[in-house]
Amino acid sequence: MTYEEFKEKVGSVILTDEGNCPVTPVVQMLQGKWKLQILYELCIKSPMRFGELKKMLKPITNTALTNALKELEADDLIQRIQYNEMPLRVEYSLTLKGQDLLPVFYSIMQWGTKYIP
Amino acid sequence: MTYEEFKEKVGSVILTDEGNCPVTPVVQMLQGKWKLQILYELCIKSPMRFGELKKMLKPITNTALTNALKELEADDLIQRIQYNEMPLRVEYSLTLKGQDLLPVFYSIMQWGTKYIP
DNA sequence: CAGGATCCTGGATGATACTG
DNA sequence: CAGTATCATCCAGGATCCTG
Repeated sequence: MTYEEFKEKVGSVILTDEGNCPVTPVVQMLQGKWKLQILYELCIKSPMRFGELKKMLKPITNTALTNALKELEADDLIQRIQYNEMPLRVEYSLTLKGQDLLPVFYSIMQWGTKYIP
Repeated sequence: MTYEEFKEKVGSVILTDEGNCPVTPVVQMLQGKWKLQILYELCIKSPMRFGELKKMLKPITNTALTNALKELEADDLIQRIQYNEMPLRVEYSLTLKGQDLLPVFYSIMQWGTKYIP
């Protein structure tokens, strides 16, 4: 997409939104040290258990993982299912809304592979 | 793009990268309270002067704007040109690397308009 | 096993005043 | 006009210990 094409497609949306563009909240939703990596793990394998995620993301702490998962769930990007067995089992997976982020990740990845050494 | 298509396209890249996926650094590059909005302003109008940006992003402070611009310049997303006139004039514009983010913004925007009320 | 409860710190951000 | 310098603030994130 060229600069001019972008302005045609997107410019009016942004301009009429008076600073509240539809991009900012998305990036804010992905902010945080671990959220992206969690989403990635769930892209690769789903569902995953708490301990499984912790192992993949080590050296993450319990607190950090718990908080990130809560926020992702609050944004409806992931789903938490608890099985009341013994021992306790909890599984996390992407929601449809979360899976719809895949094209976004893909376009970011293309930019990244072009510009990041 | 479906979940399975993504895994085919992207999965191997991520898996072989052992946690250092090419997406994380991009999002980190866009983190910060003002960076996205600055890039947006420069998408709409370019070049822009310091005071002009400050007016658009008000209530931003001098410090915040200066820092964000410096970081964006360090990442080679924007270009700073100083004209030693009186009064001083400085103009900011997107680099080619910065303009290449437009498809990314566009895909994020599509997701955002679908899911953000 | 999967978290919860506390305490704490550093880096990001803001406020204010000043300058080439 | 386009910043810099300095100080104050605030909260995401980490460390540690505890529990249904």
